[in-house]
Parts: sequence; structure tokens; C-alpha cells
Amino acid sequence: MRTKITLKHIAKELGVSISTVSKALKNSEEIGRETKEKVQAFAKLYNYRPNNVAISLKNKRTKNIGVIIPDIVHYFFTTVFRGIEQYANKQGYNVIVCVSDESFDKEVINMEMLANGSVDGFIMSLSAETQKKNDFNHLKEITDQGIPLVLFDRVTNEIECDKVLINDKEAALFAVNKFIENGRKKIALITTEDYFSVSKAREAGYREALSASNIQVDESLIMKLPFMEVDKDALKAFFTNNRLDAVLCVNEIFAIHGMNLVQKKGVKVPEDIAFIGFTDGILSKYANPGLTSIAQHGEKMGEVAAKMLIEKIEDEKEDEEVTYRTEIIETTLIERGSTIN
Amino acid sequence: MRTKITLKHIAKELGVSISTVSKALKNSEEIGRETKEKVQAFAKLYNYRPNNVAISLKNKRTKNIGVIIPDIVHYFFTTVFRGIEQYANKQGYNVIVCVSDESFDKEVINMEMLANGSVDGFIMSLSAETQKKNDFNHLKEITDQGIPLVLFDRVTNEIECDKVLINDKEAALFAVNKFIENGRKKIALITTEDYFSVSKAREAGYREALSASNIQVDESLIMKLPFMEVDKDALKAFFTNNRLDAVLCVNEIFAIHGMNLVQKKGVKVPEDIAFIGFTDGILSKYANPGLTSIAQHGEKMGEVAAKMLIEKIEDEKEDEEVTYRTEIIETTLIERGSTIN
DNA sequence: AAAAGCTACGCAAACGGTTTCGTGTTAATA
DNA sequence: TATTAACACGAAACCGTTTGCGTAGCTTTT
Repeated sequence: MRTKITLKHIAKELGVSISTVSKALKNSEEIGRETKEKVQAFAKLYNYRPNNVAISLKNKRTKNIGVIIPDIVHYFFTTVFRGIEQYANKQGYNVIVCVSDESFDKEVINMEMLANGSVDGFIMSLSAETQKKNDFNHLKEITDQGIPLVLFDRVTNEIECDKVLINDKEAALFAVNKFIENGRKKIALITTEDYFSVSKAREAGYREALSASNIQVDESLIMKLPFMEVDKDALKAFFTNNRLDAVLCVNEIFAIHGMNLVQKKGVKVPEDIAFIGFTDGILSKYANPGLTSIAQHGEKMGEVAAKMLIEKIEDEKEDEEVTYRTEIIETTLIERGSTIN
Repeated sequence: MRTKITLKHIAKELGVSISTVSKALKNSEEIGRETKEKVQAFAKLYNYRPNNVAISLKNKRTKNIGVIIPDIVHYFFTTVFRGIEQYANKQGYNVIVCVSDESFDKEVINMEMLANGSVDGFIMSLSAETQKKNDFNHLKEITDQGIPLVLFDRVTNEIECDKVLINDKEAALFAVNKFIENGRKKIALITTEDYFSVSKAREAGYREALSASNIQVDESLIMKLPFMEVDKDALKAFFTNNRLDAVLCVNEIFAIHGMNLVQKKGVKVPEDIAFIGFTDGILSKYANPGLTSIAQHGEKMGEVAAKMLIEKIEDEKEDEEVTYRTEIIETTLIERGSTIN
């Protein structure tokens, strides 16, 4: 078992000092040609690589970024992560992922764990519980220490930092307008409890679209499902109690459930009822009929978030006060069989 | 902007030495009661946390584990990652994820990047390209250096290390037997090129099941699709050219594609043709009809892999020679509408 | 031949901790 | 009163690098 070789080993073996070895490997002008060659040859032979941890300590830079997301087994977050990882890697950064599991405590613990020097900055999306509690002290701690933070998708106004969002409201508005253009009138919204920043925005878009077309918003057509658990009976009741033309859902799962439900009753999609969901994930693509959905371009979001973060990390001007940006990623409506034939 | 406080700061502020502070915070017997209280109070007040990087350097332990997977936007890998992350976190480890993107070069680069002290061990699943090239020198490097490595799912016999697998062959055999029990005879297999360890094992199970029931294996019923790109036309041709009873697919996507294709032609699932896929993912659950599939219990796999890795990492007996295990995670057949009504 | 200038290298501090060992002070013992 | 033990703390080494600065030894200049 060859153990990792260090500068010290090389120095001892070659009878020179550690600093000479270090400089020789960096091709420093200070070191003579022969010595450099000797050292470099030896280093290559024994496959010397500098120890990342030591370098991190020296530079006070880990070249790691921390990503804290509520869930990883979830198409949207996965794609965002993909974007982050790709961009970060290109810039020589590694990514440490922690899953908060929608739990406030886990979110806090994970942040604290990573904040003690393990990462140079954070990219995160708030857990459901955090949004419900409205407690952001852990984020405040981080930013107060000058550690860069980028929030995406599930954000809060309480914290000043860079943010990446989609145009939730406009996307919902656009989708509802699409329904209206096609002559649909009884348009429902299936959403989550509204402590979610995104759900709130989407609902606003829904309402605005209806109002703009002089359609009275019927509160009974807005269904709020508890987060992450689809109450099938409630959903069934919702569909039997209401004669609907169209349904906008804040995620894929709600939409697929809805489609399966009505189709089982012989209602035709899209002839009798149309569906649009948020998140253009794998389910939308393979559903039958395909689900028209609002693509959030998670990979792009991740890339932008990573870029913003790394810029902040590598920006040296710690003296001047920092400014924060909010980037909006435009959504795209991907039309499939659930709205058109 | 409060900057991170160090032992040195506390020491200077309190007029004691750094070592005294360090010991006081560890509640060492060596330090007097008063001093300890003073130091601890001060540390708490200023929210002192030891710098992880410094500790890593001292201990030669990072408490990080590296996970290298071919793809993250992929249900199975995501669930495995979930299992790894959960277990690792419970044990105080963080997880650095690198995506090889099915590329040999990226796999190598990622490994080398992390191997220089950034992680204490690796969990990985081989990229497609690596399996095709059959080049495992980068893994050899790692194990030669005594860095623990656990391979899962896509493994190789060329490397001696811990492994976590599913009983691919038996699962395929079981599934095919299921078809046969139901009176199906013309049973097809849709798989990938066979440089994949898993595909090979599944094909073996398929063949064995048929042979055991004295059904001649019809080579034309075995379709090998190039990896990751479903050739729709080839698939369509396959289904029109063969009158099939049942199809076993090595993944969800192939199965869903198949189902959608035959259903579009008016063929009834499961009456005329039954489908079983590997990976009990989100698609299987929401397909119409639901896809019967072989659950690989990714989360369990991840947990087991993480456990094996951390045991190796924390096992001090570096003098004795190490032994390697291969753990098999049993699969479960989840029956849905694609095989039964 | 003395002064100056290079060349090529080593020393030591620094990053932020942990830990072993030594030591000054006081209190207990002979 | 001299000896010793206990106590409470500090100095220093160490983990692996980087880097500013000092300097020995040689060459060049005048």
C-alpha cells in the first residue's frame, strides 16, 4: 500500500528543503534548472499531488460549495443540482450536497456543519418547514459572516442575498390565458398551502389571468392540498363536485393524479378537460396523454446560481459593500396532449 | 461583517495561551475551573466553532465521502444517493457528489480531484464508457493508496473492493417465470448493449428462465438498444415484427415506451401483452396502466454502501490485510396493471 | 583585491487546530 | 525547612503547503 507522498518525503529523499521542492514544482525562477528537473522527475515518478486540505487551510478557500435542498428524489431539484454541479466543476469547485428533507432542524444542522470552513458558499432552496416557520436566523448567521449565499426557487425576502427565481406569476398567468384562449371557462387551480413562496406567486398569476378576462374567481375551484401527500379522496371529490374545463397544477404529481382520475371516469383529456402542470419533468413527458407543462429549466437555474455564487466567492473587494441581484429564469410552456390534440 | 473567530483570537482576548483555550473548550481536566468557565463563556458568546479544515489536516480525516455516479437526473441513482446521504449524515459525514456523465474522462478527473485529501473514501457506480473501455486504472490507483472504495450496481471484477449489488439475474428469472406462469410464451427482452454488468446478468436470468421451462430462446426476441437513446423506429419495428405475449425491460424508460407504443396500436395491456420493467421508479407508479416493476431498493443500497465504506474508513487495523465483501440487496416485484388487472 | 551583484537555496512564519511534554507556583508531606 | 506532589498553564511540535526574506558562495566589476 503506497501511502500518499508529501513535499517532506520528496525533500528528504532528494536532500533538499521543503521550500525548494515546493518552488521547484511550481517552476519558480528561484530554483536552478538541475534541481527543478530532479524534483519534477521525482514528483512525477511518485505521482505527487498536493494535499487539498493543506492548501485549503493556507488559502482559506476550500473550492467546495455547499448545496442544501429539501429533497433530491425530485426531478426539479435534481436538474438544478445538475446545473450547479456542471458549472461548479468547470470552475474547479466541488459540490457538497445536504438534503434538508423539508425539515427546519436538518437545514440548520447542515448549514452549521458546512459553515465552519467546509465550503466557500451556499446555494439553497428553503425547506417547507422553514418557510412555514418563517425563521431565517441560520441564513442570517451565514450572511453576517460574509459567506456568500444564493437562494433559488423557494426564497425569502427576509434575507438579503443573491436569488434565482422563475417568473412564477407570469407563467401561471400565461398558462391560464392559454386555457381561456381555447374557450375554457371553468378553470381550477390545484396548489399547496400558501406558505410556499412559489405557490403564492402562481396563485396570484392564476387570479390575475381570470380577472383580466373578466372571469369571476370561484374560490371553490382553488384546491389547496397539504404538501407532499396527495389526498386522493379529496381530489376525487374535487373533480366530481366541479364541472371543470381546465386545471392548472403547481406541480406534475397533482396534474398526473388529476388526469388519471378523470380519465378513469371516462372524461376525455383534452377534449373535455385540459391540464397544465408546473415542472416539465419526466412524468409530463411520459404521461398519457403527454402533460402540457411549464418548463422551469432547472439546469439553467442551477448554472446561474452557481455562477452568481462563484462570482461572489472570487470577488475580492471585501471592503466595498456588496450588492445583491435577483435573476429570473424565463419559463417555457411545453405543449402536449393534455391541452391539444 | 463578523469574521470567523479562532482560538488565537480568544487566547489573545483572554490573555491565555492557545493551548489553554483549546483544552478549556474540550473541558480538559488540566485546566482550572475558572479559566474553563471564562473561556467557554467567551466562546459561546462569540459563537466559536473549530475550523473543519484545520481539524481535517491534523486528523488526516476529512469526514467527507466522495460519490461518483454516471447521472443524477435518474431515479435509481437519486435514490441510492439519498440512502448514502442519510446514513453518512447520521455518522457525521458529508457527501461530495460528482457526476461522471457516463464519461470515462470525467470519472477519472473527478476521482483524482477528490483523491488528494478531499475525501476519506469513495462510493461509485461505473460510467458507461468506463465499462465499455474496461479500463479501471483510476480505481486501482485509489485502492492501492489504501483509500476505501465501494462500488454499487455497475461494478467490475477487475477491482478488489466492497460491492453492493442487486440479484439481477434472479430478479430477471423471477419476472420471466411470472410471465410463464400466466401462460405467456412469446417473451421478449429489451436491454442495452451488454458491456453493462447489470444487463448481462439480467439477460442471463431471462435465458435461464426460458430454458428451465423448455422454451427455446428466440434471439430475435432480444432487442439491444444503444444506451440512453431510445430509437423509436427500431422499437416500433420490433413490436410490429413480433407477436409478443410479454416483454421484460431492463429499465423503466424502455418499458414505458413500449407500452405507449403498443397501446397506440390498440393492443391491450395487460390482456394481450404484459410488461415488466426494472427500477421501480416514479414512471412505473404513474404509468397507465401502472408498470409492474422490479424494485431495486436504491435507498437501501445507498445505505448499505455508505455503511460498508464508513466501516472501512474507521477501521484502524491497517496492518492486517483487509477483506472485501459483496452485499446483495434483494429485489421485490411490485405488481401493477401492466401484468394483472 | 575589495566591493557589489547574482544565483540557488534554506529558514521560518503562517493557515487553525490538537496534543505531548515541560515548568512555575502552591500546597502537602517528611 | 527541604522535598515532593498536584495543579494550572504555556511552549512547541505537528498536519502539508506557500512564500517572504535571509544568506552562502560564486562571479563580476572597478
